[in-house]
Amino acid sequence: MNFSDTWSNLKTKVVEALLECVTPGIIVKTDVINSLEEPPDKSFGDLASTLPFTLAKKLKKPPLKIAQEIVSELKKIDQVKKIKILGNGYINFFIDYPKYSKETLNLVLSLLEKYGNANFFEGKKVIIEYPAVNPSKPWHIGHARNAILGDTMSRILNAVGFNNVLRIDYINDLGLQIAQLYFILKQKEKWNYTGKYDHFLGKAYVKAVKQIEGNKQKEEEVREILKLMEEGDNETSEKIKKIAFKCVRAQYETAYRLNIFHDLIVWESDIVHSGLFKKALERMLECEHIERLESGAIIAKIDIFDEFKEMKEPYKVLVRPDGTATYLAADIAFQMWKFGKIEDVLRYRILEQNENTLWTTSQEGKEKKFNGADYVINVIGAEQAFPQRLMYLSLKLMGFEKEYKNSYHLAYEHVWLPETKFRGREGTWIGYTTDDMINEAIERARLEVEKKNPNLDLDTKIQISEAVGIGAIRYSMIKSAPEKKITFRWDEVLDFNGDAAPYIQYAHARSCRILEKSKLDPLEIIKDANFELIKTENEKDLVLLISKFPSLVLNIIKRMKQTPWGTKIDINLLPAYAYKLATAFNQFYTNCPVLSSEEEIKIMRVILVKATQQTLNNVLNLMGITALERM
RNA sequence: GGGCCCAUGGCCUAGCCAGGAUAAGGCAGCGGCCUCCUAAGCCGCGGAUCGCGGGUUCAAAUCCCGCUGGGCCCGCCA
Repeated sequence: MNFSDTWSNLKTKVVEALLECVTPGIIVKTDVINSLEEPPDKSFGDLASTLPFTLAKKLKKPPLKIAQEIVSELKKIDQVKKIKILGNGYINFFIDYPKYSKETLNLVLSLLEKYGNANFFEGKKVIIEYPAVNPSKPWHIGHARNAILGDTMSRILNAVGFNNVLRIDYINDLGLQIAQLYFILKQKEKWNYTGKYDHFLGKAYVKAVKQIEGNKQKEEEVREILKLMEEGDNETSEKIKKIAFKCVRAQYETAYRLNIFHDLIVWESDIVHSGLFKKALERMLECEHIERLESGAIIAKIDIFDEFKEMKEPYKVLVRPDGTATYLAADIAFQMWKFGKIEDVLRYRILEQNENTLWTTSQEGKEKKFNGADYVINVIGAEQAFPQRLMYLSLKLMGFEKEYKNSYHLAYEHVWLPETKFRGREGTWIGYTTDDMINEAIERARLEVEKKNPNLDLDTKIQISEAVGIGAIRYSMIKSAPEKKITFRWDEVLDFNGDAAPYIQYAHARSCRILEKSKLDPLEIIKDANFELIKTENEKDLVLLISKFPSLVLNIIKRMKQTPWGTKIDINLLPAYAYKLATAFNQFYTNCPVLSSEEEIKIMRVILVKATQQTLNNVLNLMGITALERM
């Protein structure tokens, strides 16, 4: 399938044409590409170049004169109707809309749900990990940000040609949190609780922390539990595994409500008890910069990296003298597994099968190979930038240069409460779990539905409320850039007006109703459509925006940038685009009647509506938000 | 001590990485628009020393240097 798109084609042609007008050697192609910009006002045209300014100094001529020279030599571009010099040297291109619309709308209607996809990364496998919450509590709103980012990212990755995206969740069932939790749970044979299991555990954990902290004897008991967990194959570790499983399944009820899915759960206990970790450690020891000390500790010497040369003790401990592994070692081992640098000795079984198949690692499972990725993305809070980088550098230390380069820490800042931040041990999350947020969102949406559409049947009302509530949450979590902290306020997240998911869903629903009432088949009538009739600014705006969708999606991935903070990604371009498209459609809706127009215009507009509806649908899908047909 | 992130109208954000034309939206406020495809919408009004100070450039919210304020990170912790 050919995924080329009309906007990129146009830009490529403009760049080539401009390049031909400049003496070779003065300027490179990138300069021309970078000179392109979208004019601040559409009366200035659809695309502009500031090339004359760049050239002014080199050619020692005023920009205006250069612009005139370039334009006089510029060859004809099919999709460009006219070229105009504005200001003191901007070259502005005006699109030939009849031609451009025909190409764009035909493309959309031929690709349908695939419009916006690309085959850029075809044949590549990517493993993405999120949100890796401890199996001892419910997700709070901050975990939702992580999971929504990860899930949205997976959807985008799929769209740009990674036909092999493995979404994994890593569960730390050997950690201190669950040991402390077990300390309190084992005090009673049977616990009566109401509500979800993960909520019950979360509250029990808060109690446990209060009991244990500062009490030497109790802390010792917890250490005993930790040791038993690490060893495995005993009653304590079995019981804890059951608790963790039950907890994760409760957490996943929350995930499913948010349209968040995984392909595989990996348990830390399975990594350790399957011998995978041991295998990884053996491989690490082959590295000349990793060695075992007399004390029995295993360390990585990192002084070969310039940035650590100044350190007093330029090494990192991987394994303590008592034989227990540090987090760094566990992370390295897992990352090696992800890249297929160690044999996959894990065993797997299917845990849940709904519209999605969820696998889990399991000692009783069967052999299967899940690992071996070209790219690995870990969705983890920005506060872990340093440990993440250290882990990637360790791969480099071992000679895994390519794997080092292809490791992405998709970082994001935390969600805060207006007065404080989320602290698991203090229970500040109580009242702010993801479930609380979902329930509140759906309830508020339900009130709106009741107000706006009291005559719908109950099932439809419920369905709409859920889609609107969930959509609002997902949208609010990706609309601000990952490097900005989000302060959680009910009224902002659950405001269904303006720049929010329901606005986009509403535009989509409106477009569906027009198509439905028109009783025309857009795929049939497109061959008779006359795009010379596209004349209004509203129609042109729509066509132009629709045409920009594929390159927007692809660029989100292509422009991912690794920095010391973590990987920067413009995932917020997705909601921003969706909002712009919905706005353009709502304006069109107000000003351009479809059904009541004369036949030829009606046909043309039905096609435009279909293309808009399809693009809205596709962008909503990428965001994991349900595209409603009515609301 | 070293490093990273953030700072844009009353509030929330886009634009910054790839410098360009009157800084773009939402919320809140005020005022209009439903005999016409769903008013969860559309149109209009008011409101911004783009944290501060320098520098680079024909051009700086955007790049560089230095500050200030807020957050985060630098353990054989988890």
